Amino acid sequence: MIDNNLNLVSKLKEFNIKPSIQRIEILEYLMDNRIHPNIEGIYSALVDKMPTLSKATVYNTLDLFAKKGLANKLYIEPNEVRFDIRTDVHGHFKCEKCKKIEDVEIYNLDTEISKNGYKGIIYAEEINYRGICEDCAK
Amino acid sequence: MIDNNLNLVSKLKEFNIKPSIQRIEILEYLMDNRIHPNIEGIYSALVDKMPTLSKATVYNTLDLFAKKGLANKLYIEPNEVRFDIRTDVHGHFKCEKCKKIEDVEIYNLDTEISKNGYKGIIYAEEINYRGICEDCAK
DNA sequence: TAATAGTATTATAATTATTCTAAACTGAAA
DNA sequence: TTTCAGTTTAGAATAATTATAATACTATTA
Repeated sequence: MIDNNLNLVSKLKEFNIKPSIQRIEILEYLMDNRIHPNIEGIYSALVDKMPTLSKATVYNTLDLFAKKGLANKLYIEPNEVRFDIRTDVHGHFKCEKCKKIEDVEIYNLDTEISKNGYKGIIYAEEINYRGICEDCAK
Repeated sequence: MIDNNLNLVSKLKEFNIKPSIQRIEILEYLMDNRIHPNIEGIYSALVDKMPTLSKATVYNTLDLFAKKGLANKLYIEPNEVRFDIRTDVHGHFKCEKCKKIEDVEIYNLDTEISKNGYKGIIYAEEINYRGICEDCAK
């Protein structure tokens, strides 16, 4: 427990984020639950443990994580942002039936931009698939 | 004009869409303005010409176009859907500064899914880049 | 310990995209 | 003309997000 918390704290510090208890708990939730949760999911998972937690804090914290590069925002769904603590390059598959979002490995990105380089600045690249997953398709 | 309208009508019919005047006008706007507009953009561009046009109609029409495969929904921005009349496989680059969305050619998609096939069903795939475009980066 | 400055958190209001609903309209067929 | 399914409309309702302003916390210094 203490060990684990130390890890979380040093992870936050590594990204220049001041380790408040809310930030530690939110980070822990993201690390332990690789389900690309939305704000509501994070909030409702933690509010029992921290009854005074505010949704605004969840918004602020996730925006901060994203700005510092500790988490990514996923725009795979209309009208809500999801969050991913895994920040290496990978894609996602969203099942329209069970709503689950799975990771998809990307081996090589073969586009105009990746081939010829790009004179502007690229912050993020996202590959999203949408459909019905194997389980639901049966 | 008449010729052009006939083209639009037959395009709609080709996709099994009943050609109401609203649908014709919206299709024409999408064909003539390849800027990946959002609902607001489409609505405000057409409301002068059709003063009774309702935003609900724009929503309904674009949902219908997307369902019938005549247009694609783009989830490149948080909190709003954009529409693309170009339906062949291609990606997008969104400039965070000037807000412009450019098309990006995709030559080959090299992912777990494209390599090994997928046992489920894939409706859509989307490649999005976000950053600062060449012009704004100067 | 007390004061203070800076940061983080909170509750609430405001905003905005989208969906819902019920009524009105349209055009084709009976 | 009447009917009927499909379409459009206006406005209300919903839900995610953002903005704001007040409060609480934390670390440092006097």
